[in-house]
Amino acid sequence: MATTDPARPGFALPLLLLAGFRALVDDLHAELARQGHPDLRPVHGFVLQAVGPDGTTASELGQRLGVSKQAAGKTVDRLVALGYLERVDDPTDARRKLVRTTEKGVDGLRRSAVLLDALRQRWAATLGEERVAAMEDDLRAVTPPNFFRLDVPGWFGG
Amino acid sequence: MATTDPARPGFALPLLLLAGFRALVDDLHAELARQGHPDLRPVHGFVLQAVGPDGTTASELGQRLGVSKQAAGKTVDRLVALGYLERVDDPTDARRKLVRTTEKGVDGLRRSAVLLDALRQRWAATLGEERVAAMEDDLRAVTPPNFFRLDVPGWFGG
DNA sequence: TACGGTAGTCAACGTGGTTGTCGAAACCGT
DNA sequence: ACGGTTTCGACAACCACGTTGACTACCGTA
Repeated sequence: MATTDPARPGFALPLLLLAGFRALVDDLHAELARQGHPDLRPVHGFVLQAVGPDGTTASELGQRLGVSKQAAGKTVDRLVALGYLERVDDPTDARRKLVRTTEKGVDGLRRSAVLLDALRQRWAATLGEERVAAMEDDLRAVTPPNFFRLDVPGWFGG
Repeated sequence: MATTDPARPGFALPLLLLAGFRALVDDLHAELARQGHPDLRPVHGFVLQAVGPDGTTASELGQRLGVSKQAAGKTVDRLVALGYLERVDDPTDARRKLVRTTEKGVDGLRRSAVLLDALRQRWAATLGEERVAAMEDDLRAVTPPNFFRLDVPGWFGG
């Protein structure tokens, strides 16, 4: 997919979608790094978002993200080490260890929301709000809902 | 980014772009697996495409893909083991080892082109050709050209 | 000819994923 | 109340993909 050969129009579309995603996420994380979150990676955003305000367990997190509980557990370990998540014992079940977002994690999520809104506005300023909305509508129409919970193995590594 | 909370519109756009990319690439590789290429991964498509018809070296490949020459070399190793690439000595320079696409690699690329065209047509059947074209135009307008050659560290692993 | 730059490789390591195994705790039917 | 099954978290081994740093072999040139 290195070129967008006009003779092969199929190659262009996935590349452009990936380019769009990366453009947004790269800008987001560059600004996040400036605002005190240099260690936050794209993957971490998905995880923090999936933990949710009430906390969850590593197993449940794995199910939500479509990865094994072990993989989820290791990612939680890293985010705990970085100070974005914390583990607490579940008083009602000695097996479970609740994973909760720390204040730092909430700050990262809050800043991400603000920055992504701003990035969307930047696109709207270039393309027009109705074109961005149309793109979102069209993508919703051709993609399965909750796509990232599908466990398609081998996505990146594994 | 686990939810598309209407109160946070910024979260939706990157998620939808990624969902679109994944929808296309997942379908592509599912069909590629059925057509005799079960070991081909999304990453491999980029590499095969970047090698090009005339072959190249690991260092140059790394530059094109925005990764180190060592990383490029290791990925070439795996694709050689799978039979998609081959290394030949450069007769004009004993340091260089040319990386070339094998017949199997060309077959994978050819099938990918056909399948991606079909996938694009499927989108056009749902959305209308002009909407797909508009999406491509809009994405071209907001993404930097040759985005994947930018070396942004830490994208997935590293 | 001696030297600087380049190509490829090896080693060590980090991140994100997999499967398999295991003990402790909880749940449930008898 | 107890014994079997399930579930959770942890550990180990492994793979894919990326990074730096160091090293050898070779090329081109002053």
